[in-house]
Amino acid sequence: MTAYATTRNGFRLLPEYFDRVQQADLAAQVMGALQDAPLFTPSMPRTGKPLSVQMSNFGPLGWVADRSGYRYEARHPVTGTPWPAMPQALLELWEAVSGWPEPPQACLINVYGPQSRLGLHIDADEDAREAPVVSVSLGDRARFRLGGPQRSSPTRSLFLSSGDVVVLGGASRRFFHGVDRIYPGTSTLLSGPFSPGRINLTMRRVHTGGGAGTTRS
DNA sequence: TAGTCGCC
DNA sequence: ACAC
Repeated sequence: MTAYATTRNGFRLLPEYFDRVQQADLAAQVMGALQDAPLFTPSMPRTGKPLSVQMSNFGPLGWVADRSGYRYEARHPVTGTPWPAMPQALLELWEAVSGWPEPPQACLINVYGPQSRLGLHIDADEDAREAPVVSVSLGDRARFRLGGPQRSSPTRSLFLSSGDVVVLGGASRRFFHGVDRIYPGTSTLLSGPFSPGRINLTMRRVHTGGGAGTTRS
């Protein structure tokens, strides 16, 4: 069996979890979903400053950000329609690596251009804070930064490549993290408007209980 | 503070 | 480190 590196904080990097064919299939499913749930530009609460990353979602709930704040919504902020279904391959990934008995309720699609960044933050908009966060990298390499429970905690950086899977479990679930930069032209997976660029798929459990996750409280 | 800028 |  393959031994993947696990920190004592519950952070796991699974390099090249998906092979090239699986990556291409995932990318194709993202392209298809974006036809129904087009990318939107999230913005900061209060200031309304746009983020440099564009987003959409799979699943019963989707993460959105605007002047009103960060939250999960069952419908696309622009089209008003429900998010596309979560791809089976992602549900299987969650089942294989999350160790969580219930399925993910949200999968955020983050699309990075060559200039996109994501500042240090903690995923804090979920009730289910004990459930791990599982993410997949597609396309160009990125420098990922992982800190600690406080903004002032020391950080370390690591490279994420296409097909890599990251699990933020245990204590690391509540650690600051972000994306410092994208390295354009370091992958040939994506094409068209997403090349150069990177797509990250991030699955989360939003509410505790609820089994299939389709019930709204 | 899911931001930007600028310096070493 | 800033200013929001």
